[in-house]
Amino acid sequence: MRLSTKGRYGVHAMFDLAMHSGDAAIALKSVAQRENISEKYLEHLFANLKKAGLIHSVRGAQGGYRLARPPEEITLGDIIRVLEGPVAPAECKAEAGGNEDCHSSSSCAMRSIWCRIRDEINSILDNITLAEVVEEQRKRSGQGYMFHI
Amino acid sequence: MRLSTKGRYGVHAMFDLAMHSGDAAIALKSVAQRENISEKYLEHLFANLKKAGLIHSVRGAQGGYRLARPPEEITLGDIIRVLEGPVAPAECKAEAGGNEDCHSSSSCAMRSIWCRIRDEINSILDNITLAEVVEEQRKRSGQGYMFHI
DNA sequence: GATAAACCTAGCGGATTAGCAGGATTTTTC
DNA sequence: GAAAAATCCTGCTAATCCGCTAGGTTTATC
Repeated sequence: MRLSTKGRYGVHAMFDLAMHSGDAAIALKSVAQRENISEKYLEHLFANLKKAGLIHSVRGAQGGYRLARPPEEITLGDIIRVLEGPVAPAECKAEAGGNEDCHSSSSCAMRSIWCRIRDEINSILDNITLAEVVEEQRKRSGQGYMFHI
Repeated sequence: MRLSTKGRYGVHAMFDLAMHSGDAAIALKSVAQRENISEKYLEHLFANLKKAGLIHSVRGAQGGYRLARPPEEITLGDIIRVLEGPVAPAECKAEAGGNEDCHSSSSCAMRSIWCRIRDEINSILDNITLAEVVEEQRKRSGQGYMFHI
């Protein structure tokens, strides 16, 4: 029940784009350096984030990446679901049709429980936007205890 | 961000023990059959659950397993943490000491965010007991729509 | 045209997952 | 006491995923 580095790196990278957003596009290289992520690995993640429409890219020299939407409209849930697949503790097959065969005697009760858990976790992740994280970070560095907790 | 079968099977098996608890110990074999889990695989899971003190075992013929505590006192969080390891989206290293080196520029703000998420997810899982699931299941089968949603 | 960047495809070592095999041990039952 | 029923234990394996690297192609800027 833990994120792989995909989700973690992805969120950090998106946060980095949000922090450094301005006129110019931001090179993958600089994100990778600041966030201490393998450049080549980050390429793959950005490819997926782009395909999912969360970021835009600019090719060629002086090119780079940009958030596709303002940070207020991008949640951690958006990012994590793209990079890690659907956030669900177990398959909530019930959604699809309804009358599927329950192989295990407990699956009926459990199914609704798993769905409940899934919804609650998604709701947590969907209620944290990049903007919030940026604000949190600005607050911290403003108060002078960046790099410490 | 999904459970492996370990956690899922584990919860189902524990639920099964809760459902069928009585005087006699419950054989692994019957749990495996009812919940449609490989017997040999379930052995491993039960070994861990036993080591963690969530179940007791009775050896020999007519032996089997029993919950170590009443279903009201066993949460899904208990089970999942035993079988899947700590539930945390990312390492919350901040807990340990404090002044560790932040390798990435965003880790400070993110660290507290990850911890917040971790705590909320754990709280979800710790607020669902086996007793609740059993009650849910009884309600369902009582109302005659077992095997359907 | 040189350079800087995104883009693309492929592979690879290691870890984890899900499960199987085969026995050893303990207890009950006949 | 023998057989059976169960837990316990150790090790193996095929498949998959993870994190990362490699090496090139395309597109834009200077």
